[in-house]
Amino acid sequence: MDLIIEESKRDTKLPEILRAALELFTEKGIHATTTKDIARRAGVSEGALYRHFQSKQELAEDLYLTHLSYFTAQLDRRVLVVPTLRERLNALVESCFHFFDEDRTLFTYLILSEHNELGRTSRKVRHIRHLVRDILVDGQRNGEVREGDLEILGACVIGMVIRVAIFRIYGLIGGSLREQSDVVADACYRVIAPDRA
Amino acid sequence: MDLIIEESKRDTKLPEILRAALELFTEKGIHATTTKDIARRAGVSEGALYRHFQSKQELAEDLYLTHLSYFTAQLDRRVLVVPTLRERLNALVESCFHFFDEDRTLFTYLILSEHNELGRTSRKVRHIRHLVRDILVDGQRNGEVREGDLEILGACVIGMVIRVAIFRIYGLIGGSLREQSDVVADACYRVIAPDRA
DNA sequence: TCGATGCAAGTAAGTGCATACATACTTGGG
DNA sequence: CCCAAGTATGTATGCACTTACTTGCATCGA
Repeated sequence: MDLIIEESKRDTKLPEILRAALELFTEKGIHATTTKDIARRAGVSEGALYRHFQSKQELAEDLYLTHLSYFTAQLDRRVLVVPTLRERLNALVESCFHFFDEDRTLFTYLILSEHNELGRTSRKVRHIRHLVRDILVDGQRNGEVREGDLEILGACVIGMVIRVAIFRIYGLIGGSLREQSDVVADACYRVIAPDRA
Repeated sequence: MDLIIEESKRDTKLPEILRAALELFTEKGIHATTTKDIARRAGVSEGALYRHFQSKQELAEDLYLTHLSYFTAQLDRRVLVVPTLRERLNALVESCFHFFDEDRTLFTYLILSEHNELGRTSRKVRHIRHLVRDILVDGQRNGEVREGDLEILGACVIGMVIRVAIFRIYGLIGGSLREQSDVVADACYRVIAPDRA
């Protein structure tokens, strides 16, 4: 999972800058990261940052918005094409964990950091939460999802996925997350499926 | 739920300082909060902060450690006294949501902020996660909890509780959280209970 | 096939401001 | 009359961002 860069002919240090910023923002938070930090890790001067972004804040927002919309678009594509609830949950969890395994830092920045630091910018883009809601609405319509407040059920599903990822970050779980897809998708299913007759 | 203050005879502005700091740290994060911010909201001069704490960081850590250990002690007391898994889950979820309803800001600071900003200080204290682990270990020993990786199951339980609280903060859920205790405790039970024969 | 030129992308070295914290001084209850 | 707890006013530092200058690639007219 490479960082998304707008294509250009010239050689540029933009990829290094983006990667350095991403890592530092994820490690320490946006406010605690200085422009000097970013420049040093990217191997450029501070001024170079301002050739690509008007401010540190803009850099942080660009990183967030660009990659989040790419990520959720991919999620949508993988999840909504399969028909049954069970398959959708599998696709959802597996895609998230796949993404996590591929680029843990990026996943952490996009999903695990709750981003009070980005103000309300973060509310504008489509988020996993919206996809989960779509899945549940569909499912409830055709009886695959039990009665109950969809926001609560949605929170449960998202909560499990995210918290498992956080446990992995904390080192409370080892190995790659994709090994856990089945278990977690099953847990989601238990929560939202109707009681068996 | 009042902030915990070491008792003293003299009148002091410490409670105002603690409350102001708590609110600001929760709203904007520790780094983004300035000592001037805190002083202004508490209605004191900046110097007053340094009569009680050596640094802003110490203030943040004190706030965290003191209240978290108090909170988890209370949780332990309420949860571990009841015998069955089902009752323990009910007590766990209800206690958390009660605490949330009583002082949302404090709960957010202690539990919802993941506190990269506090460095490793945060790892030292007992946390909900440890209580949940204890519950699951007990439960698995006497067959109330199904087979499976306890860390994963624990992550699911904690994830649901925390995410529901976050949804409340975001305004995706209305009302008091305690109304949702039963639903969420039931969801936890579905995830960790053995399959019915 | 070139030299001329423009321009995106880089650098080194500031700059002004905000911040965390310090200092010297005041006040009032035990 | 001491001393904890407060104030008003510094102060050194570190920060985001600027400025003036350089460099090298791409385009293009002759």
